[in-house]
Amino acid sequence: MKRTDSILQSLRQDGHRITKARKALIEALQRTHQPVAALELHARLSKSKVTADKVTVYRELKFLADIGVVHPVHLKDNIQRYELAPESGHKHHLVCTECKTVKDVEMACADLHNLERNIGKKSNFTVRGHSLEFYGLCSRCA
Amino acid sequence: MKRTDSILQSLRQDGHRITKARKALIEALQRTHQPVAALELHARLSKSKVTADKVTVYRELKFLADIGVVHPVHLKDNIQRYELAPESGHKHHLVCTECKTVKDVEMACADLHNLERNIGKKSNFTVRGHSLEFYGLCSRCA
DNA sequence: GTCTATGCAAAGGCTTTGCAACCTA
DNA sequence: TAGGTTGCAAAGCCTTTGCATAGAC
Repeated sequence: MKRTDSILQSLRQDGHRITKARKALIEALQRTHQPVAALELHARLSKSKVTADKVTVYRELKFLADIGVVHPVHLKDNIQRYELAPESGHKHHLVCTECKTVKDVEMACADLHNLERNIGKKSNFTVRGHSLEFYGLCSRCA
Repeated sequence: MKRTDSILQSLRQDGHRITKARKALIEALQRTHQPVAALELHARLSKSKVTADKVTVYRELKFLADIGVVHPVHLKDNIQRYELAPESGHKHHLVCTECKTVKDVEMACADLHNLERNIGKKSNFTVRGHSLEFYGLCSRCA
């Protein structure tokens, strides 16, 4: 079953409704392989046949984040972005400071988990998660 | 020589003026051992004898960031914070999701530099820097 | 006196809230 | 039909800009 369909099905099971806007948003998120901001997503939908209000996009993204379908992504420009949650764990990103594109990093968190444990012990802090992004130049901008 | 003084001196050498607001801001930043948002800093100054306009705080922080005296810090709430730049390198943070306090991590970037190199090679991306924060519970909130 | 830095007002950009109308189940 | 969703308008927040004035050197 395709990712979109399984998401829609689980939404339905939880008593949520499958509206045109919701479906279009999830599909758009799936087509995108980068974290997207609400306004970006709204602009993309505007060019397609199924449109949705700006506010709907904000609300839907927040809703999808609440139920874990998308993950919030925070980059240096302080604009809230979201990306479809991966099957397990979470992603890290390579952000090109030149063209602003974002690439996923092929990297397990395993290395970081060790780090987390050590830090937790040393600092007497219960680490629950982390946020890691790399900034630099993509191959085209280098 | 104290940190504040050496900053002020280097500002003076570069032709910048030492105003009451500027001095108070730098001193407040030094007293703070956490990243601070402009409005937070403004509020703190408001309670002291030397006050400064909100806009002045915003402008001054941006200015200090441009010349490298402070470093911008990005947390999950998408509010711009700044902290006094350490003597060398940059800091990582432990953010308590409960009480929102931020603690510095005692950690060299060395481990990450290896990671950066590997990632750069694998992804054909020139890594210039990174952003890493840990989220969890501080000792008081755990 | 010169020119940077400041304060105030206003605007800008992203995001949230309120509420009536709509549409899915 | 009932209640989750949507759209529109308006407000909220953080942040930036413009411009005249104040103040450091």
